[in-house]
Amino acid sequence: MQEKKTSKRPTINDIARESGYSKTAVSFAFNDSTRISEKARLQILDTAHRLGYIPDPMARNFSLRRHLSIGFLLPQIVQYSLSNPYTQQVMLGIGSVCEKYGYTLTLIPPLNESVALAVRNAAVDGLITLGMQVGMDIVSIMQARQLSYVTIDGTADVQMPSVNIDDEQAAYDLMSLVLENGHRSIAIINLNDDSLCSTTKTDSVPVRRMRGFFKALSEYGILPSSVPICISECTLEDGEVQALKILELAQRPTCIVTMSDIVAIGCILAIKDRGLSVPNDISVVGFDDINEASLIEPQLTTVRQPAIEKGRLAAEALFHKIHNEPLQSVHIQMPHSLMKRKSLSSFN
Amino acid sequence: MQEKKTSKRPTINDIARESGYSKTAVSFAFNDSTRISEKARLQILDTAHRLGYIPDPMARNFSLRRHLSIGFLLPQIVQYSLSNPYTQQVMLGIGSVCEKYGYTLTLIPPLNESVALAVRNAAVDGLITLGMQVGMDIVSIMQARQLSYVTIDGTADVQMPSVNIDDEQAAYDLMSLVLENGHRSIAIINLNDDSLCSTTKTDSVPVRRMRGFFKALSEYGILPSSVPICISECTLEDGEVQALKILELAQRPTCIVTMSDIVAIGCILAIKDRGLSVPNDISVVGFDDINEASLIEPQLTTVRQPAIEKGRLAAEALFHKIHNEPLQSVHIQMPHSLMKRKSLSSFN
DNA sequence: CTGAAAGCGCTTACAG
DNA sequence: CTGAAAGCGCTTACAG
Repeated sequence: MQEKKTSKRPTINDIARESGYSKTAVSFAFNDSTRISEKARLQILDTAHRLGYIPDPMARNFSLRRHLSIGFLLPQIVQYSLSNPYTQQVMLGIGSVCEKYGYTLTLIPPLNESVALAVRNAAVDGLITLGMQVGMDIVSIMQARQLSYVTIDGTADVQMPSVNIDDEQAAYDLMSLVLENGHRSIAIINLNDDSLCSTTKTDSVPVRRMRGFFKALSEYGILPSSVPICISECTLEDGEVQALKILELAQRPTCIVTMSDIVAIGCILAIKDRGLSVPNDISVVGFDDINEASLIEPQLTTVRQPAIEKGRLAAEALFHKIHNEPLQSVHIQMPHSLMKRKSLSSFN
Repeated sequence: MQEKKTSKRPTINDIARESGYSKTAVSFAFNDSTRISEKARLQILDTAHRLGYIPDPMARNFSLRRHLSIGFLLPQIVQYSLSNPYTQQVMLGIGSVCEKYGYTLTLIPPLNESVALAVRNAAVDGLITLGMQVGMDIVSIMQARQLSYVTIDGTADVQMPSVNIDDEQAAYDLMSLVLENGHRSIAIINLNDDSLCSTTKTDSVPVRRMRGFFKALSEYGILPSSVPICISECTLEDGEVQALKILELAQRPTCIVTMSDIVAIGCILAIKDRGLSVPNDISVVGFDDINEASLIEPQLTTVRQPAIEKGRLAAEALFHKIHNEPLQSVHIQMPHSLMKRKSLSSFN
């Protein structure tokens, strides 16, 4: 009767049979001791322990229609997403809220290159995305699945709860600082719009920041069309590549303005590697204020944004939605600030 | 008949009824087009699309007895685990293998402070742990659940597939380098054994490294008992705290030997903050060779270990076990190397 | 306090 | 090619 016991793990049925109680009783023994006698409970638990029974989490979750996990949709392949300190910070914020609620955090890489497929199959109670915009096909998938979701650095729309900073203003502030310090020959490194799908981005973070840059430039009478603009992956390596390109420009700019510290740090490394000095030969400014920004020599002038807190608030909002509690606000805007350090020279 | 359709998402039954086919047919339409006529398939898919039907991943996974996710058991609270660059690297390695196999990566924080509870409930097909040792209660839980598992930086035991470097040798190499450079007054910062449970650790990574340190010291006739030893959390902040303690020692050592770059960097920051110079006033060496190690001034002398690759190999081994494929080797040992940089002075 | 039975939403062996 | 039915391992409303 027990011959195959070793190869298959016992189920609630085995414990019921073996202990002489019903499945109901076994379930209560594990989940609601008030509905069962102490004697029965102990007997059942003892049998369970003897047979090495642990209730199957999947079956339990399935029955209770929940996953006890929320998903973090990685905007890019794992290698990029998880090596980006900004994303790591956001994840830390999300993770600590999951921990508080007793949930796990499921990292969801694009499945067969397809984010849509990944979202269809994700075994989670809710989803946090980075840079999602209205109209993306994954939005309709999440809605069909009746998944709760919150986006960070995406579009603030009626159907899209969001957490952002004022990216346009932040970019404006950064570029203004550069201009106030006397720089007039500037190169911009835009960010590759690591799209969750192929929809045209009308209001992505890079677009918003570009608007801020241009606004500041035009206030100083500088034509956006006169400014050299590169596009970079959000990686240190590509930052290096782009910096080298810029150094070879006919008219070398006095300052490189980036949208990401990791790219800016790539620039600094490449420039130093060429035997040039930051900021004496060329200045570099970044965005995010990751830890590395204050470790590198020279320390990086950048825009600080509260990445951990963004993750945290997005997760809190998501849990509110999952628990059907009202949100204080559907769109959360966090503060940013300029970190004036050494990588930006002044001509004044 | 359709009055409540809007509030509940449709199931396979709804599509069967609405399309006039059976549940079987609907299932085949989605999963195995060879077992159904083209006409039926299109009709079913159309009905599904019309009603906004997406097969429930949980039910599907439950039926197929799989999760399509592997778990990464966080050894400490999220805030510590996810801010540790070494852990981040390991996670990146694991994540990229998950991506390759079409799995998600579930980060599992201790549940109500209890790792055991978290492991009981984890909805995953396999588990990767950091620093797990034989005899821990989670081992028996994983076995009862018949979960596949692999440990990184844990004990290499028959029942414990593992990925490690030779920690004792690596520590020996590092301490030898310090001694070769003429240092004789040395302080060690040991690592707080961020236990997955309260079992006595007889062979944890810190213990193994300590052995290596002591071996080198005694070869130079230095009594381990004469060496000041602090214990630090694996965080930058606690590194700073411990460094300050060491600076106030009656006889200030000429070198601080740590077990982690993040702690070493904390030391350097604290020392510089005190107006002292690394390595002129005091040297610091680390362990891991995280990115920050070569960004900080002075660049950190440290032991390089292939963190990403450790994660990658552990995940590959895990997938082999999950798929019941044979492992090439149950215990994988990776190479380490010394990175000689600027934070260690020489008296020669 | 206790248990028989329906239900969660899928998959699939089996028969036609 | 197609469908009725059993099964995955739990929970829980309901009746006793």
